[in-house]
Amino acid sequence: MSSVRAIAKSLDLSAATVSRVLNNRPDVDEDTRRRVLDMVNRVGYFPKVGARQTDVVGLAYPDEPVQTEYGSFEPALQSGIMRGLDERQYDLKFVSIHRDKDPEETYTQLFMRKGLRGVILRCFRNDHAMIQKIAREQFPMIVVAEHFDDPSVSFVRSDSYDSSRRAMEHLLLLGHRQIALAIHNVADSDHADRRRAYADSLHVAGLSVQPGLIFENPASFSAGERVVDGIVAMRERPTAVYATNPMTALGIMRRAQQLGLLIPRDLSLVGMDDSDVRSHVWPRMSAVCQDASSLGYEAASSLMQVLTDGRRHAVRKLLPTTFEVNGTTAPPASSAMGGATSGDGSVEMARKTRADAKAKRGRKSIEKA
Amino acid sequence: MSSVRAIAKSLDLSAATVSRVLNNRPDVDEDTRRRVLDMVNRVGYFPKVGARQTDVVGLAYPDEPVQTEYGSFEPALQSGIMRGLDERQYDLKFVSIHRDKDPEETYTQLFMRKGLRGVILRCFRNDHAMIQKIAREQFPMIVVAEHFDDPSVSFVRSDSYDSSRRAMEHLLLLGHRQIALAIHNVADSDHADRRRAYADSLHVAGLSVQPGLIFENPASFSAGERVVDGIVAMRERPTAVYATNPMTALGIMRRAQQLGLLIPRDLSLVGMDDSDVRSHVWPRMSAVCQDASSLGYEAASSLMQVLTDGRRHAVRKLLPTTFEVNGTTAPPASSAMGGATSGDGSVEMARKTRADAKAKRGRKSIEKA
DNA sequence: TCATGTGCCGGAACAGTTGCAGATTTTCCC
DNA sequence: GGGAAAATCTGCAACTGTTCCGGCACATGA
Repeated sequence: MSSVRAIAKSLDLSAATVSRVLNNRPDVDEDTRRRVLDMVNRVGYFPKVGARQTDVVGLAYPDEPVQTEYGSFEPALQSGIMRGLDERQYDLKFVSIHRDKDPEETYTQLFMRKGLRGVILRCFRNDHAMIQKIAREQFPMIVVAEHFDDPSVSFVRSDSYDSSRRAMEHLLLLGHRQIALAIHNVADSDHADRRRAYADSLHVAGLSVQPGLIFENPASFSAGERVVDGIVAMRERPTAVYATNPMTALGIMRRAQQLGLLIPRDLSLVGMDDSDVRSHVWPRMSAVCQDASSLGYEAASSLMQVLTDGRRHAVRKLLPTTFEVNGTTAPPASSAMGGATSGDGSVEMARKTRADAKAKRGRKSIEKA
Repeated sequence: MSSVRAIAKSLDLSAATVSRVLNNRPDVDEDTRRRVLDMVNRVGYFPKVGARQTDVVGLAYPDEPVQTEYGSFEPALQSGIMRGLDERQYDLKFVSIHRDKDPEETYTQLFMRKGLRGVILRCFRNDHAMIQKIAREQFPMIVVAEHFDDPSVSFVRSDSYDSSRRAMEHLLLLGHRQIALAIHNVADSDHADRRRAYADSLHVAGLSVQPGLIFENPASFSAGERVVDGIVAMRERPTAVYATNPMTALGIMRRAQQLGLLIPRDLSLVGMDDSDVRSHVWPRMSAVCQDASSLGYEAASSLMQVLTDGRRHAVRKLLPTTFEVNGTTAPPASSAMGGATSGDGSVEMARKTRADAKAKRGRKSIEKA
């Protein structure tokens, strides 16, 4: 439909100049460059090779492409994206924005140069300014695992508020009153949700948020270790902790074990899980679970809907999370001796059966792989 | 240099026909198809878009692209590949051979269609026939983490024989005489190495391989659980086990903990690690460690050497692994009471200092991320 | 024998890119 | 200020690969 030569003609230029703009070559006037880019966005141009259009989407990371520290989130996400791309036979290409982008060029130019029709953005810390700029350039995109208030930004993410509420209610019902929160120290939206759920739950239960019980750290394994150290050093120890990311939760379990702090007898733990890690520790971890694979799948298929059906309005999709009760939560040590013995029994039963069911399912899926 | 039209001319054909062959279009004679493909391989043709050559390499998986069950190996590998590709600004594209390949077309055709200059092959089970076919087609390629006897196949892999020997010697030195082996049940070369090291070490120590002590299972978490179940059910239990892959090792640790079997007191364990998982469990796991990130880096840079310098002969590179003594290995329970108390003490010391050093390094690298 | 169909291929027109040359403007020096 | 040199900017033409359409040759059937 719209070719380089067509755009050139409509602007009274040569195809060569338009091509130069698209590839961010030097030696083109700033004014004509802007005019060309405007037109490119207006007509929704995308490059074709020969006469065949190229069906490639990018998975873009702001900095380093793959962070191993994020545990199994990235592989699961990628797997889901590939599943989503399958249906229409799109290809996937890695892009590191930080490395490949020329400071002088726009994001549209960068993505065009890479031959991309659209891009799935993995947005980490505070890349919001960049993301919004990309959205404003109208390049087909979708952000995965992050929330934006800006209505022009498309995103798919998990809604962990509800599950976090249920996790907290579970702890409260078991009798915990001193509940710590181990949370990421940079404010992405997922963690904001979880913090809000923590505060709301306490509020509804008539309790107040104690700043001393909130541990803000990077989302890392060692952060979990530090949380345990902090708890142990306290005069009035909390009896439970909600760790809002998987690595921190694992760090907590390991350090507790190292120090002889028994989970769940001495400390109850609700963690977070992106895949199957919760059943790879003992006791099996009670956790808020998000499905990173589905996240990738939804992002990919939403993006392709934009590309093929040409829908213009932003996509904002929330995927549910689940709260799974397993072996790291129990009544606090003091109240275990107290009144609610029958209640404990029933909780114990419910937990056990659910855990067993999970175990079976988990094993089956593993052996299939 | 060599274009579609040039090839066409040398064969007395039209550019259209050559293009049809490269894209596996129907309506082209079987004989001319073969002639074109021969010529394409001979002159080392690769597609350019416009007049500019495309700098893209593929990361090809035979079946499903990313297996989350493989733990942190895949992300680490990808990260290394991206590092290797950085230097010459190549791009990386995902390819699932099983999904995208037309049964009628050659592998060269497939990769050409995807616009790839070369391909890094992640070869899982018994894909050797496919790999050899690709190598025979002369398409620039390199296999990662797998060995081939065929001298025409390039590969980069870790050599785990030496470290496995050292691991076994460590166990033998501690006094273990009944050592079990938990190994992958399909014969890839890595696991063949480890099995050979196991047998050789026993032989040198004057012991014989007992078939009852070898557990062959898929490389999965649940396999590790089954190994522990098997050991517990035995009349004469082994006092140590060498698990040749990370997930199985983790499964062993978890199941042991679940059953109240104390590691290393009741059972010593040497595991395997692709990244940092060994320090995410307690006790920290003694393990044979391979560096998946370096593996990816070496594969990528070797491939680019082939692409740019045009070297023809196959690359066969072995990366060393290390054996790290940590907290899951100790003298067997019986001999601990016996004579070698001083020896135990020194081993205990050595282990402790090395573990601490590792802990510091580990923490630092985590906080940098 | 003639009509129709099928397999196979080439020409032309399309896609995007780049080298070279020309045109215009700016800079600089006397 | 005038003129020369340099820098900037743009277009033409020639190059990539791909697809559509038409034509040739051969086979098949009535």
